[in-house]
Amino acid sequence: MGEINIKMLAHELNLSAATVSRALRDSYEISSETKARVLELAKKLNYEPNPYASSLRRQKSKTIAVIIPEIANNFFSQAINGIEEVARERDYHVLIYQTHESREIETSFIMRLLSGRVDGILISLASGAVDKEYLKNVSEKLPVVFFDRVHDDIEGVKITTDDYESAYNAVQHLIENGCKKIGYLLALNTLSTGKNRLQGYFDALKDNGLPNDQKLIIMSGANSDENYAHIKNFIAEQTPDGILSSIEALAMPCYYACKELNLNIPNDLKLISFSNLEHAQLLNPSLTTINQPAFEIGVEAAGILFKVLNKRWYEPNETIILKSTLIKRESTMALI
Amino acid sequence: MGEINIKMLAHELNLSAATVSRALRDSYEISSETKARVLELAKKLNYEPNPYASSLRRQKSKTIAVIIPEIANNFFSQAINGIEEVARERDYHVLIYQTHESREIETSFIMRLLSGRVDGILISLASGAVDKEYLKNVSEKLPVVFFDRVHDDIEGVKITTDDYESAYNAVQHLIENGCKKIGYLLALNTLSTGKNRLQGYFDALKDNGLPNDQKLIIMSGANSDENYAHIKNFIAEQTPDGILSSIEALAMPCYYACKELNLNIPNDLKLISFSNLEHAQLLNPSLTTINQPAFEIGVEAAGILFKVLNKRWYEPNETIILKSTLIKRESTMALI
DNA sequence: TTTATTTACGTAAACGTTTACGGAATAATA
DNA sequence: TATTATTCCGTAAACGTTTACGTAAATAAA
Repeated sequence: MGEINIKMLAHELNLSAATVSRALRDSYEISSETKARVLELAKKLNYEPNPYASSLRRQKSKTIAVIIPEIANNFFSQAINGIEEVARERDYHVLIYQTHESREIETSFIMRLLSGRVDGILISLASGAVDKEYLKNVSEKLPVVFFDRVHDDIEGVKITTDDYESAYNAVQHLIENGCKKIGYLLALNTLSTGKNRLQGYFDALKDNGLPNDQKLIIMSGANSDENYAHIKNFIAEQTPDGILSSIEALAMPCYYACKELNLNIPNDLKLISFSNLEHAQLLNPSLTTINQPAFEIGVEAAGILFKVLNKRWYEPNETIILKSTLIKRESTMALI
Repeated sequence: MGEINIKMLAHELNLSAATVSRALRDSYEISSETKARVLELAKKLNYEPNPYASSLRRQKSKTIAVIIPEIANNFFSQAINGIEEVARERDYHVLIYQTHESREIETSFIMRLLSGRVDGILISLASGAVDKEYLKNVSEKLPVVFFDRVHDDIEGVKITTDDYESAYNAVQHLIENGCKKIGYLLALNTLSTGKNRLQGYFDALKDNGLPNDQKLIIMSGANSDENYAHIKNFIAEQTPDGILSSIEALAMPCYYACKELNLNIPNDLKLISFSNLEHAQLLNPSLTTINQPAFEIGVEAAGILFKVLNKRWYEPNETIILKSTLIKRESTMALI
């Protein structure tokens, strides 16, 4: 309850509320002396306009929503960093929602946001079956920009990274350093993001004349304990000499599993992962990563959302692709 | 612009808007048949009440703000995770603001939030000089809960960790493992959080009969390059045999500096840091950490804010202290 | 039966802005 | 001088809810 409002300012200045409102918005209809008087008093009294009254009347909220699977995640927290900075420049407010990879929660958030609470949505999809029709409806009612976790079948503006090329190059790198039996830790497989990464893996194998063995593909499980068990089991039984992990959360268990199994990275097993771990350099051994430009993705996604909001964007179905960086470190080093 | 509103529902059902509103809010004044009719149509049409109209009329927003220095930070992203979960249970919305350690930005955010945009604020203060009077004014207008980065001179509910004991025990641990010249990487020194950590360091030195040398205390600088230079310089010139870092961001440069200086952790220098790095275990060497219960701090802080909002909290000046955990790893191992 | 109470709903005002419309005073033009 | 345009401001309605107040009908109490 902001104590002081436009009516009080108006009364104090012997003006109408309309004039005060216009003065505050720097309308051409108001004389500069009046504007000055209004501004002065507003500042003196620390007047802040009631955002809800304003939003109700103007039918816009100066607020955007960010819907992501998890916030405690290097990639997403960096992306939000970028989003928040852009929003702040524009005097917009940022609402955060976590889906914890649940499609149900995701849908419920979106439903509630259709009430006009936000002017637009930035979303990185939860993995799991996507309801295309549903999301199509949403895009018709509210500007939506998808980032990183996208789905080709859903129309909309998308910001992604070069997932296919990144995975392809990663596998190529493993092969060049001597790997012949390369496992893939699979995640996001319902999304284009995950499919592209997997396809890059497949194609790199094929182009190098390596067989494509289903047993080398390990699905991400329900929780981290299960993941660890699967991965350890996989390494022990299949004895891969290289692993590409499609997400950071599946790469870490490899370290623990190898320690447990008395295997040396990179001598027995080379490891590379999509990861935005800031200090991958300091791991033992340091981890070769495919580093996504998370902050830039956030900046780009938010920037485009604002262009859409200002009707300065006319490509409702464009996908913008930023490049990830392969950072070679000890975990994929060739034997000397 | 939510297409469909209460008036439409009312018209469709031959009811007044008031009745529809009351039915949706499950008022006792409405018959169960009418409620059922209203609910059915609302569901069928995917009706979502306009939050701004509602907030304007009821003078509450169902929204809270979280103001933090940085979101791309292990501690803060985990804390927000906790906050968001609690907010979701209560059907509240969470606005995020980053101060980047700027007191100016922090103040400007708070100012704008006094407009009634949020029902309460969760804040972890930026380091730098605190304007006590200013924040006192804020607390009078809006419920505020401080977490982790707090200041004793500011009245309010606070959630912190046992910073003093944690630092004390960390130094004790270093001493027990043979350190005699322990450096301290200082940050947050304008806040109680930082002061308590520093005091714990001092007292542990004193209680063990070690001298308190100003040269062993390194101030956090303007940016990470500067920090790295200072720290490397410090290690090279002062040759400490142990370091306690008050924040994670200052511990990582130690790794790089030691590599550069050809020093071995822990043999030449033992390192321990306040840190919420998830995989400190995997560093080379693994890092002994003081792990703060970040998620729980978020949960606790949000929980108390909601108690305040529901007037179920009557201790406007209470400080709740959660315990951090000292996790001993290789970086502080004694010589064998 | 009469009066009091309860039930179930409608009317209208209010929340604090913004803005379409109008109009008086002044300045510009014919 | 008469007319038109411009400048500057006020009135009132609107945004979509919620709620104080009122009331007719149904029920209970006397």
